Order: sequence, then C-alpha cells, then structure tokens
Amino acid sequence: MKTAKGKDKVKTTKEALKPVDDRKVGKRKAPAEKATKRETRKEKKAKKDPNKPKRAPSAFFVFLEDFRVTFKKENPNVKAVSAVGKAGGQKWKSMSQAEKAPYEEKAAKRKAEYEKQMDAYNKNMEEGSDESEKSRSEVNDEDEASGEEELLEKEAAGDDEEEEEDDDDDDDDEEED
DNA sequence: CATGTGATTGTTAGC
DNA sequence: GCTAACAATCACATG
Repeated sequence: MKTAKGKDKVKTTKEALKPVDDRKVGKRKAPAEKATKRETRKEKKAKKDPNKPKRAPSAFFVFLEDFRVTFKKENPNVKAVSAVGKAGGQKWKSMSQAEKAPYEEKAAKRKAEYEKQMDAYNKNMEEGSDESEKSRSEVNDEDEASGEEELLEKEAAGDDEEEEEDDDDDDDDEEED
C-alpha cells in the first residue's frame, strides 16, 4: 500500500512547477551563446557522421507519425508541418496516459534500438582510427539485424495481456486538468 | 541545387 | 538538478 506516498511517484516537479515550460523558452537564464541556438538550432546537417545514431523518437513522435497520416488524410490541403505539430500536440495532451501507453511502449522499444546503435557508434569511434569502414559496416549490419528480430518477436509475443494498473489513481479517462 | 525554417513534446546528454 | 538541443515532416524561401 502506499497510503501517503502513492502519487509522489509522478515525475515530481514538471507540470506542477514547470520551471521552463514555455517552449519559446526565450531565455530563462540561458547563456547568450546558447540562447542563439535555441532560437534556431538546425545545424544537424552540418555533421556527416554516417554512424551517428539519431535520437530515438519519443512517444509523442511515434504518435505523430500515425497522427500525421490521419491528419493529412482529413486535411490534404494543409501542408504546413506546424499545423500537424500543433494539432498533434493538442490531441496528445488530450489523450489519457492509457492511450499514450501503447505509444510509449513503442517509444521504449525505439529507445532500446537507439541504445544499441549507440553501442555500435561507440565501437566505430573507438576502432574508427583507420579508414576500414567497410569492415565495420558488415559487423554492424549483423548486429543490428539480430537485435531487430528479437524486438519484433517480443512485441508479437505479448499482446493479449491486458495491463491494468490501479496503482494510485485510476486514470481511465482524462486526468487532471 | 541545397539546405534552413517552422511547430509540436519528449527524451537524452552535458555541465 | 537543470537547461539546452535535437528527434520527423514537407513545402517554401533564400543563397
């Protein structure tokens, strides 16, 4: 039982305090140099590291992928990426954790892959002293394929398991706010 | 021709 | 611990 300590496990601060909630952020206290990037940080293309693993898409992005398709389907005229982002974000907030659960799960899986890629990237960097990229590529490929299968299997394995968590708050529908 | 930008939130890594 | 930056997407605009 949790009695007094039940909901304390909720992230702690964040929505309650939200020190830097404003996406604009402006510059709560950010140093001048970094603040500039915050305005428009998009120089990711400048780097050409083929091994550089991209960050794993969060549950929100996973949901967005699916949402974008639906959104575009109903709004084929809308081509603004911002429109999908806004609509998606709004809906995302509307969704209860139960709905986000499957997305989070997928995101978690994505993260696992990201970690694996990081491992490969790490290795490459270590051994990357020479220009034997070809050799490394082959090894990496094998490793990746192996892991992918495992993940897929795991997903197909458990699907009839209904997870109900009556931990502290039963958020079947919407939650606070 | 090529690449940055805009907007969303979440996650991660650096200090 | 907190802050900054980046993850996808697509059409447009600028160099």
